Amino acid sequence: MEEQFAKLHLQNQLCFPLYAASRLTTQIYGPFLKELDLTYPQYLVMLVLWEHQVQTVNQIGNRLLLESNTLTPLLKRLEQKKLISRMRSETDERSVIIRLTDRGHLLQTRAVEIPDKIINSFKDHSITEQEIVLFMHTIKKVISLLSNQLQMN
Amino acid sequence: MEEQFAKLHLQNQLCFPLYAASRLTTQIYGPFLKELDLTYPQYLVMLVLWEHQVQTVNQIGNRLLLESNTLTPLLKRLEQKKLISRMRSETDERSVIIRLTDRGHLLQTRAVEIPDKIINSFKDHSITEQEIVLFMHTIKKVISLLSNQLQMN
DNA sequence: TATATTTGTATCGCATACGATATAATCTTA
DNA sequence: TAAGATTATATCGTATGCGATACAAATATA
Repeated sequence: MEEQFAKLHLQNQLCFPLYAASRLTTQIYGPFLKELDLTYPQYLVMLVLWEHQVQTVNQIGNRLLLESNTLTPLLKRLEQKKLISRMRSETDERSVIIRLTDRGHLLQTRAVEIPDKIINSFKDHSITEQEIVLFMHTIKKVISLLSNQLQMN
Repeated sequence: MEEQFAKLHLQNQLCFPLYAASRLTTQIYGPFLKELDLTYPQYLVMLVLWEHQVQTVNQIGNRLLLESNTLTPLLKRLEQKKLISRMRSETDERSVIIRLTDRGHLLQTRAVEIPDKIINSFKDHSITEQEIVLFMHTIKKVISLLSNQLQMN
């Protein structure tokens, strides 16, 4: 019973699980990030800055695979919240340098509890630690594969 | 060198790879879906309808894990493109029944080529078929785990 | 059976994503 | 070194996502 359109069935799609899992994960973060008054993408930018302190818009974009059309408005919102500062580079006036403010730095001490809370959400008898490690390994390969592919265009 | 904030490093986050992989995958679909004048979420709705023909908004939402606040505007756009029809149920006036139009049906014959094209994008020496199968298996468990968890609230 | 609760859609507001395009600064190169 | 190409951001328009809320229809229950 080889159906002509079987490849179009939702269950057989590789893409939909990624889409669904990504949205669900973001929703899991929801309540924790609300306490910090951050959206999920804003949290990702803060993660980059907590790790690297000073970054151009471009550098943040390279790490998160986002372009300025997404980042610029988002960064302006973080600036309004006084978590970061935006300043034109003096050596290259095209670049905008993003820095953490004191307030932005301070937020890290509150965010530090989040990862453990999230990991608890993922803990489950049906999924082993080993399985998650392997999963992470594969998804990182998928990311580099796809981003290389999109680069070429 | 156990760093105090190591768990906040992007590389150690479980969530970011899902977010990045999902967006990259959607981008891979871009050119193929553009030929059909569909966005990626619109394509997902069409997949559901090609498989099931008649569905309420709710049923579509259950399959895609989306609510009416996302689906209603999206479905109206598909209606404008004359791919679907929307009609209040006569047996339960709260429900809206979504049906494929002839045009919507016809589009399936053009969409059928997409999955193979996408699979080609994923083909790579660094990832085995076996690995993808395992990956799909795990991500489906993650989805059911997280959606159960979110259900409880 | 009248009232309370639940259910199914829809609306609103805000924050992404992202293609397309604009603009200024920097770099290349003839 | 002047013109053309490239680079780094920004702007604009459209389409999601999603929390909060509204509203009517259906169901449950006292």
